[in-house]
Amino acid sequence: MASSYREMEDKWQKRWSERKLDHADRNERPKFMVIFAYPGVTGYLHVGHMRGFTYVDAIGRYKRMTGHNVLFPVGTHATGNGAITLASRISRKEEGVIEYLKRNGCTDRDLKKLKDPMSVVNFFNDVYVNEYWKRFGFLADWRRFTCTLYPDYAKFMQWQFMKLNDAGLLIQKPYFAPACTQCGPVAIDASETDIAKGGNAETQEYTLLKFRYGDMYLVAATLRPETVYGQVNFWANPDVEYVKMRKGNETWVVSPSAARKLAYQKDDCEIIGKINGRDMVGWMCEAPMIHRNVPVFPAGFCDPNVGTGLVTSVPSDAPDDWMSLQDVKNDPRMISEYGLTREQIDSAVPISIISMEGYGDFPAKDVIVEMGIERSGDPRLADAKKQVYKDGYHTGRMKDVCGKFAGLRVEEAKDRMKEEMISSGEAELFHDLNEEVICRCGNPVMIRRVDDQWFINYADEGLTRRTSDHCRTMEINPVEYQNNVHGVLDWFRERACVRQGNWLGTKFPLDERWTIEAISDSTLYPIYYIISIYANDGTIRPEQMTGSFFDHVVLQKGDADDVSKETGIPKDILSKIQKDVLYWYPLDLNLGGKEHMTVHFPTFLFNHAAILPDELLPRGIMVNWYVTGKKSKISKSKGGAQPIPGAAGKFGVDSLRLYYAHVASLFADVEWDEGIVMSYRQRLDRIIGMVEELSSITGTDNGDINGWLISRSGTHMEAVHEGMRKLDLRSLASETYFEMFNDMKWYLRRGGRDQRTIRDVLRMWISAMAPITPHIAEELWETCGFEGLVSEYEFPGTAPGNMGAEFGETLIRDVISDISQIIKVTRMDPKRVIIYTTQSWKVKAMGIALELASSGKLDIPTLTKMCMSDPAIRENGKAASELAKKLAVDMSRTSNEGRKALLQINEKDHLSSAAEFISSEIGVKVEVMSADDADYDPQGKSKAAIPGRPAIYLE
RNA sequence: GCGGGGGUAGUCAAGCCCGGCCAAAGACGCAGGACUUAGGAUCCUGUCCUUAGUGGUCCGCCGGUUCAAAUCCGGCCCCCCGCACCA
Repeated sequence: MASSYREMEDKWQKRWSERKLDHADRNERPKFMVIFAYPGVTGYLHVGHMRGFTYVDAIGRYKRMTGHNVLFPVGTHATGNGAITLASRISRKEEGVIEYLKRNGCTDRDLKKLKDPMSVVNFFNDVYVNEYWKRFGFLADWRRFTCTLYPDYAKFMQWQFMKLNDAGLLIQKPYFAPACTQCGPVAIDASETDIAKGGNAETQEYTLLKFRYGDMYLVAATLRPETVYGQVNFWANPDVEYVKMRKGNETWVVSPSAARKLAYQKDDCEIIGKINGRDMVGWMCEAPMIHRNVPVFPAGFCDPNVGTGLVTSVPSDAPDDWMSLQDVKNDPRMISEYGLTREQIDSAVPISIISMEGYGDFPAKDVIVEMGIERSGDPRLADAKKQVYKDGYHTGRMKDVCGKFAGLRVEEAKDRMKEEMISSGEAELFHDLNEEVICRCGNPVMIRRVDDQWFINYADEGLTRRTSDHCRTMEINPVEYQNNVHGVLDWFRERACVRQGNWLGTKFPLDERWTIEAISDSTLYPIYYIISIYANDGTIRPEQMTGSFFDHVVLQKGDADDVSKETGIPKDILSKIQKDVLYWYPLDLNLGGKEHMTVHFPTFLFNHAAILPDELLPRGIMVNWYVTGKKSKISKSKGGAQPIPGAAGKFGVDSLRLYYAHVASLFADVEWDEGIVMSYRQRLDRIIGMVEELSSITGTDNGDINGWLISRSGTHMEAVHEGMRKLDLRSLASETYFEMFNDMKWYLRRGGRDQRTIRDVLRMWISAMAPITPHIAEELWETCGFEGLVSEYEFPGTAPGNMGAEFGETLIRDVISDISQIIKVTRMDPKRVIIYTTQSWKVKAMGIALELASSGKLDIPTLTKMCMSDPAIRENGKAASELAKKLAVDMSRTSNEGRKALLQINEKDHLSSAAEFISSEIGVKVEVMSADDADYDPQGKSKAAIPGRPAIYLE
């Protein structure tokens, strides 16, 4: 026995490697190809990430032991700017980053190497492979390792995009993307990889409403274009200096920041002058759609950084407008200071335009009253606005004043009115972020129009149908996802697939100014693992991997001579790769975290369906949930999580593997808890001790308990295989590390000592451990002196269980449990215990009942009649008819497997032979008598015995 | 907003698709005992209430279907997660 887990891990990993168990080469056995969605190289991973990875290795090992040739390749995803960001933060010596790297085991020498993005990627590739995956004993085919930044991978990627283009799935159209003014497009997400601030910002679509004033337009931005029929005035902030902007041949008035933003989204914009908000107050301008002149009033709530800094006023449905309009009407300074006229002020009367459930004519007023808001500037107005907006959107209907839009639901009217105003030239669209976003470089991020953005057209109907249809033939776990993946596929629209800016990745083959983005280059890649091995060992070079090369080896197209001539790759190599592809593909299982359900998995499916023939489409998907930290997520960016090598050293790799496999269903999050991991380690320690004890037993005996153990083990193995049909490792773990362990304990406790039985069972038991805890399984396999490696062992077929043998033990356990129950309840300290087994006529009666039950004719009258026709039963009179009644009722309701089993044994003999054991368990001498001829029965207890439930008497 | 997941005994967590041996696996925790030990021990027993081994009540809440519901149907309440150039 190795003296430590670490020693054991090294020993067996070396042995597997020597035996080349990790190599997967084409042969005549059925194949099984499995991957996990490769992780992004953005730094160290933590113990949570190993959950899904471990599952894949364990499944692969199980498949290997059940007759499959398993291909389990790994790789990493480095596309994007994670590595760029990390490298620059390291070179700036950012304290947090350095501290995080060091905590995870990065040495000063390593740090020196991490100067540029590519060295960061290579460094972490090495960490992932050696410190995580190899350390965990994975039997992955390391020769096939690939990374999305490798030049050969890029060739494959470019080929894939040419295929998408051939299929007509690449389209170009304008796109509004968040972009740094300096660095170009950036990603806005909560982890803030691209940006320094504003990870939760969302892009909002404003409708710009153009109010004519002379030869200018005052331009207001609104999120509620459907409210234009309620416009009664216009708001400008008197303390803001606005700009005049030439926009084509029009002149617009907007805030300076809006002008800057618009320049990124509109053609031909130029600032030509300035104008004070105060100067605009009192103007009469023509509102779009309703073509009425409305006055410009002053309002402090107009923020020059939101929208255009100018706002249309719909007091009926906008709480801010309602409040501010009250202010205007009640403030005498409006006339004296701003020079408004009485008529102007009086002309602004709220118009009721939308009917909403639970609101009166003026929803804005209702919500203000309800919330008790009394002054403009109250911060609660923002909530009020949200409330009205939300309720209006869902329950609102346009009233009759809304012309031809009357009667429409708000949801519908919104789009219709927007469209109408855009086509008549009274409105335009404008995209803006709802909070400030700052790029890592310190410059602001704004929404920029990109005219010629490339998209993959996942909205394509034919593709969606083909993909969705194929999904119905797949094994997708959990079933909830199997059911709703179709919805996800339908919902998928065009997806921007390339980007510009600071970005590592493959050049877009149709236009090298673009780089393929990070989701789009990770869809068809599993098939590339079949080819990468030839690129990695130098058999083929990237420049040889042309379009016709991939067409030939993946799609079996083209003439081998021509392709060989074009690429310089020998024909036999081409043919070998072709055969590999047809042998290993389709992919049998792709496992990835739950975040992939709405992004990676759909595109993975779409791209396969778009490019490959039916017979090469994937067969299985499995989704894993997370290991989380206490209270909050353990996040690799924020640190604080247990580094993987540290945990492996502390608990042992197999303890962690068992923890992942068993702690909860794969389809639920679990909280990382070291105490729980430790308890798995203790269990493994106990199992090791148990196997050592069992393997040292050399005797022979033929007691009933041997048959019991064989039967139980067979039953457990059956459950293991049944569970694994659904790739449910948890049931394998539960049967193996808990149920079988408990049976072993019971066997020893019952005095089982038969070496042959033990060795047969150990062989099953240890082999069942091999998928999840392979190191310990090998060690125990060796301890027992079994031949070869357990990892190469073929799982035994299952033997049918022996119900009689199993029931015999259940009977003994029940009797012991009943006796202790009685002792506990009565608080007796018995001197003598008598067990009365059932009278034989009752056994007969039950036999009759069982026969009737199996032919479906069991009912009270029939059973009673049948019983009474047997003299041995009938002589018991009333007791017999009562038993018949009880049996008929009980047995027609439940399955009778157990009852059948109990008739296979003779209870008296069986319990007599176990009497000594029962006595030792109870600590009192136990006698077994049959109720037929009991010679001592002072309380007449024996009559209560029925088959399967002996009567008990204590004194 | 769109879409999805979930609420089970002190805790975690199976079961639910396929209704009935379900008072409901297992683990952890707790209690008692054995052993006698420096180990994050192990082994037994118990852990809803009641009780000569029985019976009662129970699986978020309310109704329904059924001979029978943790499981099926309808409604309600509460938690959680994903949503695209982030992987």
